[in-house]
Amino acid sequence: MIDQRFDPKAHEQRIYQRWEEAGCFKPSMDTAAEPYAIMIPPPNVTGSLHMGHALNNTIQDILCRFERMRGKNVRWQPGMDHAGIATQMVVERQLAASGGNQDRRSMGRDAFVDKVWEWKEESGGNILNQLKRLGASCDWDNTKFTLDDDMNVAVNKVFVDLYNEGLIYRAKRLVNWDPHFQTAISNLEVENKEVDGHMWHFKYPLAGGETYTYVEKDEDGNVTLEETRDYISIATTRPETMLGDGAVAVHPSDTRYAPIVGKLCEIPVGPKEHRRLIPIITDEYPDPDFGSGAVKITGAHDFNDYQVAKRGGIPMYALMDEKGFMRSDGQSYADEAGIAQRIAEGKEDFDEAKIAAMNLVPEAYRGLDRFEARKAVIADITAEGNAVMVAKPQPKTASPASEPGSPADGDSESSPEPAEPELIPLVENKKIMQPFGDRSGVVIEPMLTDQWFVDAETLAKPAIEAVRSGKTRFVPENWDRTYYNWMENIEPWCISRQLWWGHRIPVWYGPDGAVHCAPTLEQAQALAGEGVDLTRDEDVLDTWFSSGLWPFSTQGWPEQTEGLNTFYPGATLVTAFDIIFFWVARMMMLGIKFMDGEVPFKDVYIHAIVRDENGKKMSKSEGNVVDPVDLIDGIEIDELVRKRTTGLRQPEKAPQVEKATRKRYPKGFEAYGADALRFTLAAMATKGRDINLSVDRVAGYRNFGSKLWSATRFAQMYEASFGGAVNPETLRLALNQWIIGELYKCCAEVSEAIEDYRFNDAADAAYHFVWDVFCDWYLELSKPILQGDDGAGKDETRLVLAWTLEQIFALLHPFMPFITETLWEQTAERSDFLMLQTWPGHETAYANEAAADELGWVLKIISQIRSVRADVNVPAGAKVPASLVGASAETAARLATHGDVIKRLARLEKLEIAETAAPGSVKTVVDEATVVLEIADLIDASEEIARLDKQLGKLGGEMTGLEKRLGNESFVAKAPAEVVAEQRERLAELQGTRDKLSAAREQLAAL
RNA sequence: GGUCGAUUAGCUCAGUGGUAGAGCACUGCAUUGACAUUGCAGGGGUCACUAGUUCGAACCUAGUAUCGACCA
Repeated sequence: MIDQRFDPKAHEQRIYQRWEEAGCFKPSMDTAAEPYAIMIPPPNVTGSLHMGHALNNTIQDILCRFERMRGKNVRWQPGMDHAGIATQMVVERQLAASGGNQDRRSMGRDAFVDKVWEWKEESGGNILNQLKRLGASCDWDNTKFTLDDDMNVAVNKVFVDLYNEGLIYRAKRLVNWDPHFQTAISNLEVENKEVDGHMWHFKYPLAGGETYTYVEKDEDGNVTLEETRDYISIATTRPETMLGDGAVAVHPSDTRYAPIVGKLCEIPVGPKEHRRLIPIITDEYPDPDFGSGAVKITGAHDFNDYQVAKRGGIPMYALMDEKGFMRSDGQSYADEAGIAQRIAEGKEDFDEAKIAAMNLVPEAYRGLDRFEARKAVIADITAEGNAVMVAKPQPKTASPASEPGSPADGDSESSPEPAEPELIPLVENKKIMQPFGDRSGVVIEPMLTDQWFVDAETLAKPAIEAVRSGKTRFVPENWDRTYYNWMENIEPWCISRQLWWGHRIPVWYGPDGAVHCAPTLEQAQALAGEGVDLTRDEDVLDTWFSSGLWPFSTQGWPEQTEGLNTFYPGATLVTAFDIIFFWVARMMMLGIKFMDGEVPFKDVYIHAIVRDENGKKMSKSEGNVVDPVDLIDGIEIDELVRKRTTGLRQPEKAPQVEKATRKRYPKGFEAYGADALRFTLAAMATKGRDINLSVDRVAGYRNFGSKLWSATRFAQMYEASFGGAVNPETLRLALNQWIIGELYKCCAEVSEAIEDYRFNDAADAAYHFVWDVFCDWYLELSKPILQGDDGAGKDETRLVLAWTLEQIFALLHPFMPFITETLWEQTAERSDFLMLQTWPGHETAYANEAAADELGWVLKIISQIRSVRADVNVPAGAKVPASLVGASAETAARLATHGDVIKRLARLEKLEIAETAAPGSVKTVVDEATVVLEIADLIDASEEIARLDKQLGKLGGEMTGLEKRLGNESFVAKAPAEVVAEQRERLAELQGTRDKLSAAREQLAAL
């Protein structure tokens, strides 16, 4: 006999180890079997398991276990991603924390990279063990790491091939620069956030003191302002970049500035004697309704300006170094400004390299942090009187510029007092979108640098076509819109990173700067010629470059291995929508390119994002994280509080987080086990966008496991025959025929739902069958047989009971692998594993309609009697005499078979066929017959009349609807015949019931 | 501004044109017989709003309102 209850801790890790040792996770490599491959989204080597991983991997494991049981040759490819920036950051922090004065640069590249590998071997990859705790049936023997040597072979080949085709190139482009990590990052690694910013308004004086008439008009063309100006007004959120301005642009249709287009104006900052003059140009980019309508153009520090500068041939002066400090290299400002001036006046030629070398930062600002430089520039311009001034608001009204605590505040109050006391500089407080590095959290600086790019536009074309033609399908399909949207507007992909941890770019430079791209130094040397001094490119590749090769690099490519031929293309990619761009798109592009046009996977299943039960994103910095492992193993409240209050973004919120946590989970989490967690995630995996995970749901599904466990105990108690075989065709008892029919129905539902990625429907169908059908009905109905003295019936039931349970174990196995394998193991001597059994209903099916009808009637009559008893308050324990009036021969026969169990479950003293109903009884109609409870003394006639009236009212309402519909000629004429027939039948049935109930009411009323 | 999505029971959400559903929560009853991590019974909805298409609309179409995500 199994234990009284299932203890996950006693079995989960033990069972997992047994599977692993027996090689259950390896592909069968059976050549007759259909291959089935899932590529795990390789988790970050620095990562640890969160709910998103738990959902993602539960779904993959359900699919893999399901298909494995259906006989497919399954490889679930596991591995990890080397996560360039994140990993380098972890190790750099460790170095800093270790107290030594060593940092990355003082160690040198090789030593540092060794250190990272050391860290990886010791502390990396914790997440893979956590996946095992979840039950993941990955093919661990083939575990890959994106930075392994064999992955590097694939990476180099792809790089070299793309380079030789011209699809990878080096160029000076404006890229997102992370000043903290001092590397370029892709635009996907940039998080744009709305922050409180400021907009300063400055006057750019016209060259030579020139003036013009500035006219503003309203919508109707009436002049609202007309004045003579000797300047053009510019609004900017980044005054420090003024030093690098190459022009001022206005919209071609903007009549306000038409008189001065083509003239020069002065950048009002820097030493007075070397002020730079820049042209006023037209471009479509400036929005005349925004700010003053005039935009300063700083091509090297803004993406929009970059486009304008490219169009207009405007020089792009870089102002900052790789740390985000104002440059201090180059010649004196006076010299540089002189050159810039001649360029602006068209007197001197320039090229990219010449511009790049120029440092237009005045000495006073050189070496300043960019935010310090901003303050200095504002102060200097304002002091000189070139800030646009406005009247100071009334006292008590907060000045728009004096809001305390604003970041990078213009600090107008400390500016020198303007000449007229009622005027202050115009500084608008406004929300601005600011880019932040998703890892570093610092403000990203657009920087003009030399980087390597992939021509993504060319690679995207066949990748778009593959989805359009249906070779790859998104599930739910509306995600293809997101994919198209991104792919059709794709930008060149910047793949170089100024990091040390990653695949080093396979490019060597000759002394003359000649580029030699080859997989190895030897081959590069061969290209360059013997004796030529070669220097390798310092940079490494974006991590996603190597993960983009994952579906084939993990299978041995570029070798033509058995794995590659068997498991490419994969079946399904399971992921959340947030990496459609990062990863899915790149695998599509590179897979199609390098695998002869074959897509890497047929389906892309996009699952929801797991949030907390209030719909908030789970976040360590918010203190609302539910750690999957804590749900599996349980956690004491004090420890839970400690975890949640560590690493908060606002540490002062710790007491609040603690209070909320203690209130919500006074005892922490119980050890619900992996099965409960998995089942919960599956049951909630609808095709929506979000899952709001509630710990109560996990408890609910843990109870489901307990229910199954206890049902198995019941079976053992009655000596059910585990390990037997059942031929449904030879069964005698309708009860057993019925439950097997129901089982197969459920199997079909579960299979179809999984095939269709409706994991919630699959889980619901299994849950409903096991609890509501098998436990609540079959077990109860089987009791009289198991306790009775019909030997053959008992044997048959013992066999069917055990066999059905075994099928249930199998059916639930993909969802709850541990408890089901444990039950399988402990109910009989077994030589094999449940996880390798054949999926129920896969090879055979069975249905018996007569048995289904018969048991349907039994369930109905018991339910109705119970319901009536409760309605009229018959004490739950009271045994009541009853009779059945108007029963057909079939009903009478059914009563003869099932009378005992009906009496038992409906708590009846007797149930006999009768001609007429006893007076003053309580009645309920079951099909053609009326059940009569002979309890006149227990009830009040008027209350019973009221109960019948209520039922009659309900029936009447429904009948009126049906009659109205059937009376509608166009309904009868146009609706499908079967719908019409169905409604007619339903009406006839209701009429029969109503007639019997009214008769019962008449009889009572007559008393 | 663009794109996508949501609005159904107290809560969280299923439901692709034909009798409005689940889980949780709630109410009443039941405790030595597999299971209280339980059983039995029950209450609870103008399917956001408006107009249309249709014999018939939670579902299709158009619009309105509110909320959200992503992108610019």
